[in-house]
Amino acid sequence: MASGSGAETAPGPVVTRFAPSPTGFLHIGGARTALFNWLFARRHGGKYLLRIEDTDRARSTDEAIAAIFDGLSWLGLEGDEAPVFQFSRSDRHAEIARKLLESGHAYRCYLSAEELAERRRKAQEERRTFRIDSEWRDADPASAPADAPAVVRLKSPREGETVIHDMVQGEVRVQNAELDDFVILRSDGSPTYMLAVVVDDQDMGITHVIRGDDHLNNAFRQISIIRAMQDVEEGWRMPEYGHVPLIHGADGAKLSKRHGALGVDTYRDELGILPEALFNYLLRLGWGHGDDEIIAREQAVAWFDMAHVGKSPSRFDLARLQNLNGHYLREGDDARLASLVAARIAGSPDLAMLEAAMPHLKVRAKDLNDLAAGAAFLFAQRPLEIDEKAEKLLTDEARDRLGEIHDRLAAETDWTTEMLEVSLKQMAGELELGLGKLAQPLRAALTGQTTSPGIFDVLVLLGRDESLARIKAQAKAPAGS
RNA sequence: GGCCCCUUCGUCUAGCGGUUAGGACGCGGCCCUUUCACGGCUGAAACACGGGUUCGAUUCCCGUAGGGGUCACCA
Repeated sequence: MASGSGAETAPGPVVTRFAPSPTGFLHIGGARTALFNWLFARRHGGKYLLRIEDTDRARSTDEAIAAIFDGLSWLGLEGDEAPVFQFSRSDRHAEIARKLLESGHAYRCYLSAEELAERRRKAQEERRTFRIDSEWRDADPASAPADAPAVVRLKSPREGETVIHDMVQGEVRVQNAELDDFVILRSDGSPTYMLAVVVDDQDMGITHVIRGDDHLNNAFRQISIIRAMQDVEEGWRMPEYGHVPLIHGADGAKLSKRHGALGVDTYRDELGILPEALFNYLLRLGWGHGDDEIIAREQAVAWFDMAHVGKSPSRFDLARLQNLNGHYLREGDDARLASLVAARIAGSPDLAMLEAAMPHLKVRAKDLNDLAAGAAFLFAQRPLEIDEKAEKLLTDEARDRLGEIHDRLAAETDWTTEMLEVSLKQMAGELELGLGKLAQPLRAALTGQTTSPGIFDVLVLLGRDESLARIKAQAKAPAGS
């Protein structure tokens, strides 16, 4: 890792990063941020890196780290290099804080947390805007108390304004007077997020910072640190910023852990979503390319740009994700789908049978759960459980007819969809009945349900022996066979 | 509350001064069909409001309203 070397203005190759804090699972918003960073890097032939922001030891967990990597890898968004763990770099962060201190861009502040809270409370009481205004900013270091704990604060500029040309938000400007002297090093010597991000981005050579727009305000503080460092040593470069609007829940409220935010693992495990569907869905949430809706990975890499990222927050719409998932299911490889579905079926279902049924099953499913439910009849044991609607179809008359169907099919020598169709249609013709009169009770007897793949496909999938046995089980006067 | 950002059908969005305001999801209807789906056709559905600028504003500017974000020794 370079230590902030490189020319001041040389653009160089694109390097992006996704930097989650491991305090929970990888949620939908984080996944999209990762996706945009990945796409942007790919689009420009650059690198996409991962950094785990674990400087808050109390809130970071190994489980969360594992969940995040798991989610990313499922979506195919692994970093191009080994991930950087921010905590491991705290010495480097402290080193920068020290340089800032020595060069007069930062100062030790001995105000206690209690004192600050009191001032904050008072300001609130007097309905004044509270802004930290530490008397230690310009105090003589010699007057510092001997061994009182101190934090290090950045001396933020107090005049002028800072402007950023955000790739998404456009020109955003803030009066420097709005920024106060935030903490860069805690009293225990550990770095704060504000310092750590800047130092790590610099050392990792990040050229484009793409993140949620909840960080837009932070960008100004981070810029202050970069400018200060540019003043103390060569090589510090300003990254380009792109602040992407957040994703809200279906009701428009912010997505949070207690409000609709699910980990990507939930979409995979519980909702039966395919990664390519979530990829496509997330891509189109906040970004568009004309009228295109179905956009696969390679196409996304070729088309993605920050200019078309929308500026307003978007809502999460499960129905749309499921529709997209249905599309990718229909396009999906049968063997792959069969193994995915097998994991959702009790016992160890016959994979070959599942795969054979897949073309018929997947056109009527929107997720893997539907697929598993649709496949259930294949592996059901006799006596079959007949659901309520199917039961209604099995009238006395229908059961009589099942007996006739049984005998008819038992005589069939060529057990193929084509021949079975010819045979049953002929039978319907002879009885002067619509095919439906034969097919629906037959479906009920064969699957226990009123919906299933085409009846001839069901017959073939189940095979001659099993089919005849199921029909016989429901026929009223079982004919000899 | 201060500061910052946002505002096209219910939802995701196209639009980048002149369009019958397009597409997709969802919803309704029709067709296909042995069921359910898939597929095809079709219908209802939007420029938040008020001022400017302009020959002309969905589009540019300013307000208002509404929504969101952020104001820690969290990230």
